[in-house]
Amino acid sequence: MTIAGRSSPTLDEVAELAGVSRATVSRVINDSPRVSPEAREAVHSAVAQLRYVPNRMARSLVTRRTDTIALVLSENNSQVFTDPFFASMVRELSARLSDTDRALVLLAARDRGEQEKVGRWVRQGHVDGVVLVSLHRDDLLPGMLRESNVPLVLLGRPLDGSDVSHVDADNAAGATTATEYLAAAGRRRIATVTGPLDMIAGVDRYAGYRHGLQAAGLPLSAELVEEGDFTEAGGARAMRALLERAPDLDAVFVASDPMAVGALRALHDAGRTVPGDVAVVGFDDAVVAATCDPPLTTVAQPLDEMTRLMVELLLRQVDGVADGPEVHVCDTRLVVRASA
Amino acid sequence: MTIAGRSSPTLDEVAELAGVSRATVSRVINDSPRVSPEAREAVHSAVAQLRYVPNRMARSLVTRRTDTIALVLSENNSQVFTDPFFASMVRELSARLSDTDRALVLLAARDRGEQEKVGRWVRQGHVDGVVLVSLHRDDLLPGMLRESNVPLVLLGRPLDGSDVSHVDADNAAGATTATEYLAAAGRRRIATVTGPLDMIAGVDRYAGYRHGLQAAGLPLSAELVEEGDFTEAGGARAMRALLERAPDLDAVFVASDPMAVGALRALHDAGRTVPGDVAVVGFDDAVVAATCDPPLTTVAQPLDEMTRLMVELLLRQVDGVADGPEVHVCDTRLVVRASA
DNA sequence: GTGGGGTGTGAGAGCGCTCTCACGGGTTCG
DNA sequence: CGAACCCGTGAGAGCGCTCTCACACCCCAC
Repeated sequence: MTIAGRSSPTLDEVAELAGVSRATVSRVINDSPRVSPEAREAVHSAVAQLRYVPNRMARSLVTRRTDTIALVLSENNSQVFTDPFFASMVRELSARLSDTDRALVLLAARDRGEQEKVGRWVRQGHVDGVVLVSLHRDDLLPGMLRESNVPLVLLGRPLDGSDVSHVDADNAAGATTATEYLAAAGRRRIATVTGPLDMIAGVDRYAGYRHGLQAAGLPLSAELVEEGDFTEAGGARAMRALLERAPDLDAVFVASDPMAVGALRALHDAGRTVPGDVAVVGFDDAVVAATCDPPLTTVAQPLDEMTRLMVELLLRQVDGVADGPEVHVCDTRLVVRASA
Repeated sequence: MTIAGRSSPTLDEVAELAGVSRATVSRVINDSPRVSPEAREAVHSAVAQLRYVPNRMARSLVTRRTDTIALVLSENNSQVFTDPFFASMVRELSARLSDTDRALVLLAARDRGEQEKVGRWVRQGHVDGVVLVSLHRDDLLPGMLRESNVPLVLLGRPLDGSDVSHVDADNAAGATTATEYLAAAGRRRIATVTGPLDMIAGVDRYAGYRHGLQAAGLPLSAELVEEGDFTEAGGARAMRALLERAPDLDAVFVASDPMAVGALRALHDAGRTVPGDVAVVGFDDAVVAATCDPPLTTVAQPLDEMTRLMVELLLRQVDGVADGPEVHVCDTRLVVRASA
């Protein structure tokens, strides 16, 4: 695809210039030890002189590997990008894969059409494996990818309970801890802003909240529950709704930090002090949690560990040394700051 | 890369099952008109039966096309993701490319190491072309990609003034309009929160601000200028700094909407009314501009048009029908809401 | 001096696809 | 009734690489 210009040099041209065979050049390129120093040197200088770059298509055709991994974001609103949790994950993932000399590409699949397109693209063999993130209930991709036998690992357990490798935080336990913490501090009217209830993280954190209430001997009341969408604006909106419905609430467990920041703002605007009038606990331990006002008590997920595990599970499949799907559930940790 | 399982079927197997030659199957796959209906039908059913998916590597090896375009984000802080302007662009870009049956992949290059890695990956022939976004002064990628002859289009004009296809908003003119608008409203102490001054959008909008002051016969004073980083938190921080240094300011031009939202918050916290005490104008017309309090007067960029143009310029290069680098500078438009 | 074991190298067979080219068989025209 | 033409098809070359295999060569033990 070079515009106006000689096409790129090939292995043969390098071989000819270096005065060796194609095979030897290939050995040098692939760091095989069985090459004499002289030959190696000759090849290296020929490569430099011709500015030779191996053609990945040709290489992949025979090796059946592309050395690239896809991170697929299956999310209908473009808000995922905006979530700092996601941004951190991309960074980690890309760093971990770099260690093994693999590239990371992101694919966004916002609607069914794009999901199908992404599924097809993956099945055509563009990537060695897929990390799938942000799953809603009606997502096509887990099914498509699973049945196409592409190495696959999910972030978060699959909504349909199918048997596929995944890494998850113990969302329910984390939410329970948060709720119990609020109860132990003497709060009695503990509300929650949940995540989207068609996402597993939303469901699990909500379940953990209920469990926490129960453990503390507190009743579950519908007016203390409002569904959010994991965004700051959504958190503010949900908080306003809660305040209107239940002005006597004295604590709120918010299922993500961006939403919690929104909730803090809504509380502030409503003239409530935090944690005086209302204690707030978030989820994720995003960067913003430490810098907002007041600093947010929140449930931390071991994101780095989770990312490391995902890469591990995935590469084990890619390398063909995996025996069956593997699952890791990581512990969460309550980070106590000023908001509760 | 299928784990434990028969490898995928090939063209030959389809041909055999359909009772035709490889060439005919290829014709059917590629929608050539010169195939009899019977043959076409036979091939289609064989494809369905074998669940055949063409191997892209093999195809690309001969066609020299991959039908995928990369969007490269060259940005050292992971904040780009967080910017709604960016999220909108990804959506648009991916939609426009879908129209031509091309896939979009995102590559993040945060540091020099990753930039080199991305450059290499691109040069190996994984993609047909590159859209490059968010350029800082010390970026390696424009150079690397330009000299590797990969079809390339930049969002925003290149910092080093080199001759490469790009699409940009008229940032300077937009900033001038905003500043003049504030001056025309009788504001005399007009501050600015700039973008990062190693990014062209930051530089140009700052230049436009200065030009606007000059046109209005207002002096440029250093205490009214604070550099931001295009994030909400950065905007709030910069606004606080400005208020401290110049408590008498009566307007502020903020070089991006997320920063403007932060500035609004800082102003609110400082007890200033908007637009009563301080008029605020943002830049980008992000979604949040319409929903924040008060709704933000802002400079809109024609993002959809810009994206369309980028795709157009890029595909013209990919298809080899481009004659030299092409440049488009798009007009901005002041959207007046309540904040100024 | 012969056999065995490295070690560096090259020839050559593919990987799965596309695409040119030639060919048989029908139609149309002079 | 033969030449000219189109149309559907298949044979086969080749895209740029990897990798197996065989070979030439050297070194050392017996």
